[in-house]
Amino acid sequence: MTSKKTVERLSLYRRFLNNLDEDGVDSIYSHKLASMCSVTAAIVRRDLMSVGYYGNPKHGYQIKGLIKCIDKFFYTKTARKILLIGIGNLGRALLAYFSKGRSHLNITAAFDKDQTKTNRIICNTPAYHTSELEKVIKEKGLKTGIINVPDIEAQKVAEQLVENGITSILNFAPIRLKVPKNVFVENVDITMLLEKAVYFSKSNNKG
Amino acid sequence: MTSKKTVERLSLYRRFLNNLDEDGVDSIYSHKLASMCSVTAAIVRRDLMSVGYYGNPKHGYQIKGLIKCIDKFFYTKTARKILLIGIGNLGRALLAYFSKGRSHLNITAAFDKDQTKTNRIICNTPAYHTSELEKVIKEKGLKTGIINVPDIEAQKVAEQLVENGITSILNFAPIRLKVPKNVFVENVDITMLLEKAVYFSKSNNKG
DNA sequence: GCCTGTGAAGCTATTCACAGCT
DNA sequence: AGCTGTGAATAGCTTCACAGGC
Repeated sequence: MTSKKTVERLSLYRRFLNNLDEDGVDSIYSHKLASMCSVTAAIVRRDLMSVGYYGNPKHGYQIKGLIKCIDKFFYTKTARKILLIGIGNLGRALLAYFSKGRSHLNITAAFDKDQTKTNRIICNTPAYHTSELEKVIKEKGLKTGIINVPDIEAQKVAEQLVENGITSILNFAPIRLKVPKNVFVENVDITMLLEKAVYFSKSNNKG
Repeated sequence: MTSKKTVERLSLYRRFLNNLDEDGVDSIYSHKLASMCSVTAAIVRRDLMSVGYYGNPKHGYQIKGLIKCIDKFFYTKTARKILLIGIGNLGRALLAYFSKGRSHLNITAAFDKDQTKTNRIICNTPAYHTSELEKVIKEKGLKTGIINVPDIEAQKVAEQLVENGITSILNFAPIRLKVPKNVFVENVDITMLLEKAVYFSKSNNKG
């Protein structure tokens, strides 16, 4: 019932709020948080309404309370444990990125069909051969997967993940996966994003 | 006047159309293309209308003609040359990804403030020290930049890019950049995307 | 019969604007 | 005076639904 966009922004708010909290700030106005996140004050107020957090006109929103509220919103009974499949350049970069404990998110298992990349620890993450998918997903109770395999393999891999109980996928392969409609897919299509950026660049020099 | 969403989808359509063209297919119906791209047929028809390409009820859309039309839509007098700043794990992965000639997009220059990473060729892309930004941007006429530096440096880097004439940014740093409103920014906030994926994962086992 | 092109309707998300509070 | 919470208005996007063509 909370919209996808609101969920995205709540994640963003929390990150900035955590930074502010670390800096000892204890309250913030909607317009200030909005500016940090490049959104409008009205959107911030509506989003916070939607998670049931209320501020006051005097000091705005209490940061610690708000963080706790957003944490609760994101809290899930399922472990936040994530798998990654496809240990290529981008896969490795993601493993490195998340192993740094940048967030409470954890990539718990990596997979690849190339034996030379598996049976080892990469950036604190154990790397398994794809044949162990079922076993490891069951054992660790994984629900979210990051797909990083080449486009020709992506659909097959997605099906394997879904068969084994994965219900949410972050897909970096440049295709659109066909999955049952109860499975969530978020595509990160870098070529498309870059093409868009080029399209919206302006050719005229300044001055 | 063409919406951001339509631009995104046009990029996607073109990619699939190119594959079909290589496979010798010469026409396609809106519902077929829609299915490949996980959108509806009505959206495809509207998008193609918006670039002025017309199909016919008998065979749908001619693939070669449509590709040409989308190419024209994306064609820009500015070179499609792109810079990347921040040669970390993700930066390197992007360089590798685009050096493979996956698309007509080209990362023409990479930058880092760490001297040990510069003055060399990485994945066919010359790597310069950040101090050469102005010179290289001018020389090559770059208009689009990919930011891959740590969050604390990202705002400063964005300002440097904008000062030197970059008008469009693909930002991988987990902050929201403050730039003049005529500069296009697309954020790729991986932590946020992953948090969203986890949020939308479902805890219940099947059966 | 099944397709395209498209006006009109329907939805979703954002912004406006203001009452109420401190 | 300047903030929050929120109904109402607006904008933007998608789907409906159907006339017209092969």
